[in-house]
Amino acid sequence: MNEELAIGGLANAAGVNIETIRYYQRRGLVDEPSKPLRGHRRYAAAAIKRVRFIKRAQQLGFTLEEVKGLLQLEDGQNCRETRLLAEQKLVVVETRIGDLNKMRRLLKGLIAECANGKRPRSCPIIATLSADT
Amino acid sequence: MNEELAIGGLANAAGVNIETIRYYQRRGLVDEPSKPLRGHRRYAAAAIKRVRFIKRAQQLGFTLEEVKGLLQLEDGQNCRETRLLAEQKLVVVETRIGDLNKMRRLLKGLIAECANGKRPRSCPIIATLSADT
DNA sequence: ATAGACTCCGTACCATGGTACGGAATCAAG
DNA sequence: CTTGATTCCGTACCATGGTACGGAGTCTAT
Repeated sequence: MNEELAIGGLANAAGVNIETIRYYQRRGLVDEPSKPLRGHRRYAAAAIKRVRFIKRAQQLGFTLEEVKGLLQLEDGQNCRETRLLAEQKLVVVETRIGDLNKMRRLLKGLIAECANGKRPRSCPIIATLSADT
Repeated sequence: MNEELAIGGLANAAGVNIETIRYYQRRGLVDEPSKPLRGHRRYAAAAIKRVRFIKRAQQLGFTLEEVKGLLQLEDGQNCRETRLLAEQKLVVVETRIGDLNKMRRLLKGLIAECANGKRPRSCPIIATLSADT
């Protein structure tokens, strides 16, 4: 057994459809190993993590284009560019964390109220995330 | 000037397209005021916040169906149901916060490395979000 | 060397979350 | 009461992120 997988094995290990792998290749998020003269393409084990990363980042609200940007941090060589990109992404990530924390506090408060038998008269969930900016 | 808006005013205030409002109505996320016998529908000012909430929650990775669930917390009357729903959403939110925090630490580390002139030899961004579970 | 499984590749189709369009009704200002 | 802007409503279209399909090639085990 070696470290290399066929596309089906990769898809399986990463928990996605084979077609999803192909799609990511077309979109440039995962690179397509060159096809040997005879036989099928082989993927390094590291590709599994890459695919899983893509899926998780998507769940955090990043589009595939944005995920592509994040992946450039991993792939990138240039320090200056990498730093700029990282700084931009950091702002986005921190805003998102802030918003989720607001939502979290709200949910906890709401659960506590209910637990006390108080009916949650007004649930100001909307107030937590409806700021102007 | 009263508190009521026509659909265009609502869309404008919430920063979305008019058609988006209509779409949310169709999906049941915003309710459609009844149409007066003569004249156009009027929206309460509170609808602005509701629409903004929807947009922000989407950016946090919730689908419209999930946002609909969150909005039931605001709308809901039943304490038991509300609490269960809130508990479920809390788990999701906390997981998401955890993932974003990992990403945040990584980005900060990366920026610091670059700032020190060290070229970021290996950026393990993928490692931060590629866990099995 | 042959069966059954998997890969390859192009193309078609799908769900979600909108956006655009167009004709009729209504409003609001002058 | 006319004009220009909005609303209304149905229907069509669009981008993103996949999924499905099908025929030909390849692999693997027996």
